[in-house]
Amino acid sequence: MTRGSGRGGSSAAPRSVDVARLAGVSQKTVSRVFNDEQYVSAEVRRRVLEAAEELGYRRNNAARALASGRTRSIGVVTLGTALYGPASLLMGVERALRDTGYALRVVNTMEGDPAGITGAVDSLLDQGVDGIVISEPIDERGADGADALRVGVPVLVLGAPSPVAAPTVLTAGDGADLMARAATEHLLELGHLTVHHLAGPQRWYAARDRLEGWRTTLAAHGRDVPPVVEGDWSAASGYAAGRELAADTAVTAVFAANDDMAIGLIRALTEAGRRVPRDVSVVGFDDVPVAAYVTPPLTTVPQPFDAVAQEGLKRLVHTIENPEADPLPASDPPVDLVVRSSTAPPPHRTTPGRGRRATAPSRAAAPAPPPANGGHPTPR
Amino acid sequence: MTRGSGRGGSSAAPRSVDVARLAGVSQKTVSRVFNDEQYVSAEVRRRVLEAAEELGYRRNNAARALASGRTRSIGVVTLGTALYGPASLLMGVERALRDTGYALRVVNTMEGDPAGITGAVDSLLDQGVDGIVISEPIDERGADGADALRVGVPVLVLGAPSPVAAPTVLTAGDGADLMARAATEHLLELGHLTVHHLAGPQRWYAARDRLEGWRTTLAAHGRDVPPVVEGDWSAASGYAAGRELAADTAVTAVFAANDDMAIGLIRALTEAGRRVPRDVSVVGFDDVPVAAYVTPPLTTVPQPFDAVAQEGLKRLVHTIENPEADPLPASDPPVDLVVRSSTAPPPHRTTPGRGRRATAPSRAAAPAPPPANGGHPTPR
DNA sequence: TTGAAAGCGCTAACAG
DNA sequence: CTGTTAGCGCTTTCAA
Repeated sequence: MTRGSGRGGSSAAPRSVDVARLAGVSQKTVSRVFNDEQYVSAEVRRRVLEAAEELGYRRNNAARALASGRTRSIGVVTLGTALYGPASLLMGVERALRDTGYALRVVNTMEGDPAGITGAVDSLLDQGVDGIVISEPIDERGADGADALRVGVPVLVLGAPSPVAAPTVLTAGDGADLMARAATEHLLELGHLTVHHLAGPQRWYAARDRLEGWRTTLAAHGRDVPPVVEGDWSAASGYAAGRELAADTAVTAVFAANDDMAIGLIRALTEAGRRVPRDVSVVGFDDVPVAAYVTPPLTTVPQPFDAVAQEGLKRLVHTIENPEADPLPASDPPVDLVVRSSTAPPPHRTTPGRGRRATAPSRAAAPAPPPANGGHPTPR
Repeated sequence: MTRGSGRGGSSAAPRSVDVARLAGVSQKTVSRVFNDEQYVSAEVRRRVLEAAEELGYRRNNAARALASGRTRSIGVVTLGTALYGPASLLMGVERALRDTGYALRVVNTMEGDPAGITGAVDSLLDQGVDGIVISEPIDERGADGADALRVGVPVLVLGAPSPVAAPTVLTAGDGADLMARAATEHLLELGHLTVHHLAGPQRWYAARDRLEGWRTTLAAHGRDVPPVVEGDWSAASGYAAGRELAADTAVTAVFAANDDMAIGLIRALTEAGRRVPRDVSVVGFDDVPVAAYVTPPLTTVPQPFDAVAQEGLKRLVHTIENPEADPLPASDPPVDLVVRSSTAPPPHRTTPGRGRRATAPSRAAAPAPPPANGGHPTPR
């Protein structure tokens, strides 16, 4: 296997020895230059770089990984969906990664996939990665049971507790309960006696967190906790839930676990003759790009995807590169709420129902809704 | 560097020799088993697999890549955005790839990034990939000029001509003009004299294709080609465009280059007192998940992301594995149109404008709009 | 059907 | 500051 088919052809990719020969130095020196090691004279460095340039040299990563034991890549496990949340998180991860010098490998885990997260992580391990990011995992068999997959590299889990066992497990982006609290409190402050919840699929931690935040907020204010309606994140499921909720005139405020469901919900309410926000207020979650432009513009809780990804990856990379050191501490992501036009004080009660403004909040008037483009500065 | 720190510790990952030893065969035989080569007796295969299982052996990919010269991974260049189109395409690529045995590496190219596509492709080349997918590239300096980057691996470009030079360049998903034609013709068939176009940013090929499809369709029907309004894909830009178009009462039909802009457009029209679809019909593009649930439910052109990705990757992998063979031929993606409630025949003209039903279509009545969930079967 | 030997191109110690 | 010497763990000849 004498490379290059005999004749001194220039077909194959140049190697560091070739560069070394041309520059008149040893191969190791070329390696030094490309690794930005010290102890290389400026003159030699220049010669090497020049030779490399001339030859069109580029380091062979496989060889590098083999020799060093580090692949310099990080794997991400995502749901195979273009849903705004997961997709935004993935983009956030990529963005955060590009400054770290690590490459990104991506594997999806489709819901209902027999192999699931475990299979996805396993395939990443097969490929060879120095760290793994698991984005928004959902429950599956053995998720936190005894047969949790054991992983030899640090793991960062976004928006959930870890479904795998690893030497170091970091988590980030698990502040959904606080955001749900903000949404719920906004509605209570408008004067609603209680708030209904259109939950996401409860196999998702993100959905459970939001539900939990809603529930505890109501409890903390001494309000009724109405039965939960569960959707599947889709506008279709929000629409279906909306038909149910529209029938119950006691419903004056709904917190939906994401914007898509909120949009479907609003459509169903509107079709049923219940006006939003006059009869029913709706708060969404995510702040999808169209949220400010649907009818009515949606009050919602923006998620700090980029911040979460950035912080999480910083900590993951730190752990990869300093295995012995203490992991960097997590910081709480900011909680935000964008008030638009889908929320308002409740209608005057014509029936003398059980409602008196028990612990009614002082600030019952709706904050002035921003113009339709509220929260979304028009680019260009 | 005698691995394993002296004592026969079991710390390091097992290698194929370890498996070979345990199974009582040569290392090469282990390699044969794991590569599914022929000429291994069933008995030996079983022993090897057992030994591997016991040791928890997994092949080292770096070594494999180094020895074979193939990385078994494919790189994708995407825009760093969670926009429905690009995100869906990325997921489609992942899905298509998982059956091929190739791993997926992802690099983003942010708009305005100085390095741009060229930089992204370059970083992929650095990482080592057997093929590259460029998803929805946008114009940039040197895009098709002389200084186009030369790439040594096959390239698949989705939804555009290639911005790089490579031994084999495949394209897929470039049928946007036909889809734009379907949208435009739908409006003409409803009886509109002409159709306005709310275009995407013209640096995107996808946007140009749609515009081209719209323009040629109008031309083919001998209609006026009104001036184009250009947006940036966002609902915000659609809203801004809508305020302009609302002022012109001659506008009775608009084809928006994506759903988000259509949604913003509809909001602006509605606010200006122009009802959709009674006064103005609007057609979107993409069929985003909420399209069926906005007000009014949006008539739009669904994009066949999965089909495009699947077909494109099949061809790319074919080329990677059969460099000498002819590339597989491309097939046209299906053209679809989902009619909902944002389109209707034009209002009766009260002013005797220049319009006579010149080549008026026979089928002027709107097809009965489907129920609100039209086009989107409710999951669960 | 199996095995032995020789690298793939680089990084990691250790000398100079 | 620079070079030498060994491998990293696999696939690829080639031989048995």
